[in-house]
Amino acid sequence: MKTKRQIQKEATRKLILDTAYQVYADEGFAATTNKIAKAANVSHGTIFVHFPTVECLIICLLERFGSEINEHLHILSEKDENLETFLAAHINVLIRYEDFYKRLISEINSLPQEAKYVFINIQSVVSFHLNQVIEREKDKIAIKDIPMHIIFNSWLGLIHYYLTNNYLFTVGSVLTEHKDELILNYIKLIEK
Amino acid sequence: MKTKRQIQKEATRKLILDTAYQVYADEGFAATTNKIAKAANVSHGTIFVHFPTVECLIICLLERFGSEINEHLHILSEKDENLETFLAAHINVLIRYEDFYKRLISEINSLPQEAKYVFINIQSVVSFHLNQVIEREKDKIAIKDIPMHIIFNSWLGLIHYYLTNNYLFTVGSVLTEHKDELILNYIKLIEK
DNA sequence: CATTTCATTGACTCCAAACTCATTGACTTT
DNA sequence: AAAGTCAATGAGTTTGGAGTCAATGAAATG
Repeated sequence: MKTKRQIQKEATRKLILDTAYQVYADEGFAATTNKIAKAANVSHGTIFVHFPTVECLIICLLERFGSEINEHLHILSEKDENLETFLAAHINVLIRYEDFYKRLISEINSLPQEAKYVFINIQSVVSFHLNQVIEREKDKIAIKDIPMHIIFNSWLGLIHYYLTNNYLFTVGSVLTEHKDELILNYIKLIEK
Repeated sequence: MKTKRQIQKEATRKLILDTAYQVYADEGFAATTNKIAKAANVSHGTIFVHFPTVECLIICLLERFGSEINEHLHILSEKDENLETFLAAHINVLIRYEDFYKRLISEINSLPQEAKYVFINIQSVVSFHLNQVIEREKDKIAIKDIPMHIIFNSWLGLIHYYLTNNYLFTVGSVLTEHKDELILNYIKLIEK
């Protein structure tokens, strides 16, 4: 059985991670530990009781984020979705984490190497599932004779372009606003 | 006529800008004024003689970069290129500035607002020229019935995706390596 | 040639962020 | 209930970068 102390400690750790997630989503990964501590209503030193360095905090956060996305997409691939509903589901997952994801793709290159690995994993999972769905749909939709990686990279490229250039298009959630347009036109692009 | 002093001052200013360009290309915009000063073989204070703040230095740098890209593309649009040669020319311009451009698209969201405006301008120019070329080619190539902005955003999305995820694909210049593949498949995508 | 101007210098200040650690007091153990 | 443990605290230390400014000497001026 867990002691009060253990429960408390785990709760604090979770609180710090949850708060860091929100603060980073709002301000980007340049946000300071000070901000996080204040937002979590925890003293500055407490952060370093739970994470030896900020870098560790960030990596831990990304790993947690990766698992969450993983779970969502895994559930998705169980049902036999068609291409359109799969793309919609993918966008819906991203909408759920939109602010954070936006920061992530925008700042991934200034994060530590380990963070990049976590990020590559996330993308691999999506790629794998898209691959499966398209394979399944081949007899229903005629898809152009283009390498799978280009198919995948144009999809993610398009989505990421809209996300990183958010400010060009809208003030709210780009994905919510352009979801249907993106899916529709992307399918048109890859169809024969 | 210019005095020795004026010439010297302008030369130093240019030296700082050129060096900053290289340092930022190598290390990203988080690189310090200290690094730039050392690389330019100039004292730290000199930078602030020419630019009141780092922010000003960066914006000046981007404006210069914008004009250069502008020039390249303008020359391009004079001749009547076809779609394939236009895309190739666009990639060639980007290859010329690849390291810097990569940093730019990757870190644009952490740069000051003014920098974003400069960046939007650069993209608008490319968009405009692509538009023209496609308009001209409409009777030669059958292009899908898709809004122009999606056509444009998929192109830039694809290119930017390859650039920001550089590390996934290659150690050298992604664009040099994937140029032909990207152009070929992109045209396949937008063709009927 | 004497005087003035001014581009350059680099040591200095200021500031903000990451990280430390002695102290506290609630919880656990005996 | 006394002794021991440890999560949390927050003031303090360290580090490093942006920006300042009095001093310097080469160039311009008269």
